[in-house]
Amino acid sequence: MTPRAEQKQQTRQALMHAALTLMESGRGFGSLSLREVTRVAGIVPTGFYRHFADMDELGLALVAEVGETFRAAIRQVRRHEFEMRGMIDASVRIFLAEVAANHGQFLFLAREQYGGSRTVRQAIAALRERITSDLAADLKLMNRMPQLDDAGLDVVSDLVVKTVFATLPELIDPPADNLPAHLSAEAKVIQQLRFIMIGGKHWMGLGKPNE
Amino acid sequence: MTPRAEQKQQTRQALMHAALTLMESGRGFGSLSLREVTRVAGIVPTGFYRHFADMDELGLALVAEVGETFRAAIRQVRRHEFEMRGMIDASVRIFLAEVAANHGQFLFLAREQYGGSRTVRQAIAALRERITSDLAADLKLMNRMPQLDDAGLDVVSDLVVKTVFATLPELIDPPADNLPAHLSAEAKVIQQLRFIMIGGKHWMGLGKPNE
DNA sequence: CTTTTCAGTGAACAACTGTTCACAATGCTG
DNA sequence: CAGCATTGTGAACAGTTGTTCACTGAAAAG
Repeated sequence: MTPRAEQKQQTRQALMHAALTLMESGRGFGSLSLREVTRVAGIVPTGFYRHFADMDELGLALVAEVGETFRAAIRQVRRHEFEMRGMIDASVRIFLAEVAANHGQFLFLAREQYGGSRTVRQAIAALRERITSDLAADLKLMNRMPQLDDAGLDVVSDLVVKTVFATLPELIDPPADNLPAHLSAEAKVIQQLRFIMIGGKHWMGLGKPNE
Repeated sequence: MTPRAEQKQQTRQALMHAALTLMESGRGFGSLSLREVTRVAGIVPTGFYRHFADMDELGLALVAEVGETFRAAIRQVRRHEFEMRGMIDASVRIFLAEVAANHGQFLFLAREQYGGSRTVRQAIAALRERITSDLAADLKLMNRMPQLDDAGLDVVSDLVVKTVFATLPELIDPPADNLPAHLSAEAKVIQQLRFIMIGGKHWMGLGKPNE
């Protein structure tokens, strides 16, 4: 890449990073101002328009970025999945390491999945849907829930992904205080995913199953 | 109540309602300006301070309000629970009716549970914790998951509440288009809660259960 | 070497923001 | 009825916002 374009992408990254930095202190992306972002990024307000037409467009770029990171993490999880089959434990640990390594990105994802502007929210929803259907395909391949048809697998996958996304905030924010009374967020989500998997495995069919 | 105080609470409600109205179009609470809110509420900006010191304080009032509504809905669900035992179906339907009847409040809850200012977020977290421990106590009373100790019941309850909270956005926003291909959000969450309950019932104890 | 392209600049704008203060009006209390 | 309390008003403030425009300087293209 020419030194020119390289420099450009560098300040583009600076803008994205600046937004994430500003969110670190608890703010929502929607409340960030264009000028703040450029101030933190170290350029003049007008320079912003050389990269994005809009704060919303910056938001979309951030979704794309965290989407890449997310799917890379999943790919890594899946590699281990085929070696040692079905260890939720290990999968969660690998995933959480990836989250920790990209704290800002996942903070954005957690914070904006329902709070962002309509555009950003829809982009995140699309990302989530891709992840869900990938997981459904994976579950089908592994054939660990034989009683479930494709629709059932979709529902389970949706529940798993929903759980992971909804757990992100606990994993990212320091959980208030170190109350040793409760489980760590990691141990808790592991057990919760196990509940779901067991539920899927013991599903009895379409009629009111077993209550 | 004296006509004076009654009038005051009326404009106070107008302010809260105005905030919810503004959020209806997709905005986050954190991006609302004090002046906007007073404009919609029909009072002059300075009048705001007669009711709240701060936009944050308005946010806390909204959390308190939706908290009341939420717990009232749960109480209603619980009444039916004791008549016809364990019908997830009916419970969800009752709850969803309550959500629909208080659309704005639950939109606020869904949108701000992770996106709001630190203060608002913490208030919502506290609300969620109360609901979770109530549910855990209820599950213990019903004794439908005998293999689970108290800690286990806490984890299941947390998962149920997490699922409900994470499903709120789907229930509130019109789900994009009327794709008849997928299940309705209502049917889906019913099935998901069933997975969780089945998982809880078939839990095998502490050691790696059954995988 | 000359010309063109373009990321970043700096001044300027109208609009909006949160907060202050003195003031009006009306319900409440003695 | 007189005096106090308090909800809502209107003008004013300093500060910030998004966006425009003409510009500079250096890399890219000829």
